[in-house]
Amino acid sequence: MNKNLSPEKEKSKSLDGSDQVAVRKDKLDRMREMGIDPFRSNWDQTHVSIEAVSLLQEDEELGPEVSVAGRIIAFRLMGKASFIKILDRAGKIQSYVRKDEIGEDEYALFKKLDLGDFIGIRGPLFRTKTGEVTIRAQEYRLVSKALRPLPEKWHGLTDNEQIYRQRYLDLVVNDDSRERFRARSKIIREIREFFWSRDFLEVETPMLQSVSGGAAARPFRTHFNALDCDFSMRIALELHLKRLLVGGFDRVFEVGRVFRNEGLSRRHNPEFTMLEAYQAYSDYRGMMELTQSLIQQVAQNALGSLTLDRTGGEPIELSGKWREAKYKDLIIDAVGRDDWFELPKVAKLEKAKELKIEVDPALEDFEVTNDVFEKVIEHTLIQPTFVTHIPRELCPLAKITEADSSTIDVFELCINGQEIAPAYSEQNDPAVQREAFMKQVGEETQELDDDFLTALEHGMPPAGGMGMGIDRLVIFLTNAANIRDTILFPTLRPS
RNA sequence: GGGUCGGUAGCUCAAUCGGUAGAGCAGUGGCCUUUUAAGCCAUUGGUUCCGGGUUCGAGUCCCGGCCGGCCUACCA
Repeated sequence: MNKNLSPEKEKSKSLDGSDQVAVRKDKLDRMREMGIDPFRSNWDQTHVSIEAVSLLQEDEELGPEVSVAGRIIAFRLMGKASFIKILDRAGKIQSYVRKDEIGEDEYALFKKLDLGDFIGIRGPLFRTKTGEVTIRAQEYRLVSKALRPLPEKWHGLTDNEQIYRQRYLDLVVNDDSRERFRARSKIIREIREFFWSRDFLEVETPMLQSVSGGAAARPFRTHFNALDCDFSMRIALELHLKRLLVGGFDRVFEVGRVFRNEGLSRRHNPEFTMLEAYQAYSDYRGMMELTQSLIQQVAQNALGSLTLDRTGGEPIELSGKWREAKYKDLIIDAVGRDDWFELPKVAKLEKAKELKIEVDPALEDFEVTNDVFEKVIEHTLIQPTFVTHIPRELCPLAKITEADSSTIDVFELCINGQEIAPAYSEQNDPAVQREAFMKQVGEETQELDDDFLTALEHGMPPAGGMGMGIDRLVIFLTNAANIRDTILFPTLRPS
């Protein structure tokens, strides 16, 4: 609002209806003059919307009295009677409000309500002539005033920026968004149920770490004043969960936020939710069974289906036994050469150019191959696929395959053309682990976590471990277009 | 970071070659006691993202900036 306007001018402006906020504030002022302050009101509910609607059987015309509360999202005023629709946490319910039933004065006030206001309503249920279960209001009360208008009712809110910055508006007016976040919550709940049912212990490990390891990503750095030392936000859960294996908690999992100081994209948010689980006396084969069962159970219980619609493509089929494919076979198939792994780097770069993918010539040999995997193969793996026998250089935390020392006992589960969950037979030989770490510290952003190596020296049971990007899981389970549609408050540049 | 497209009323969108910035919803006033995007009549509302420039004249063209979408890069 323009602060330079004189009070008189502001008042006259408020009366013309052009400034909706001023009109609503004026309504609030008038109510207060009459001794009503909606911000000090409350309301006892007996039901939520959907519950109330379900009380009336198909063939019934009249039902019991209910009391509900919520936000007005539709207002159809017809002289001496009105229909309104209110939204609560469960859904929507309609109410029919008549002047001759609530009284003349109350009805006059009722007509001054605005879309977005919170009200409580009490009255018996009935069925309208079009069949909609509706509350016949005996009493209503404004319990909180909305001073700003809601976005338009029909198109909802479509402006991405506003959807992300003012998520509350998106949730009020966009049904699909509300449903997607409900689904996300249910998915995470089902993940927990799954692990609890298998006797895993849910734990919490530090987000603030002096050394952030377990992945090769740049961390966010911060400073802890009391100790006058630098800390990093965690980039993975792995190294602390393994310390717990050392400590004897031999089935643990954590669902938590990790932070990576990297770029933003349709599939990357700097803070995202990771699941990691470690099971002693298991290995990557055990993790394969666990991961498949987990996703199938979560999909079945949270969504009620194992077949997932996908915009612009074939549906994803989660039932049955999932495909397994060796990394090397996928590469050889993609490049069309059996001798790919024997080729010198120059020849590999040449072939990459033929495949029309950009590869930095400074990369190591195995990185060139991995570029082929990520740029040519990964996006084609729509149906669940466990990619196995991955080159050892790509992961320093896994055990080397016994029969082939060039690969590790690992799988990468790909679904919907993205990597969803890697899992390993975890490396528990402290000497081999230290060597692998040292090699990475030399060339990557990996930091050496000495305390973790000390823990390993105390002995870690053999174990299988699995990590899963929950946001990416939610993307394909809910058929979302963008990781930001699965995170309530995604990271944006400050406005 | 690079490329590209966009930012117009509270919301969703128009605006021809550079020529008075409009509509629907919402709001305001009125009619209407079973509506379903309720309907009918009347009506208010604009720093066209910001700052420069070209021009008689800029929402429109040019330059710079801000914010965002998509692609791309970085990213186990």
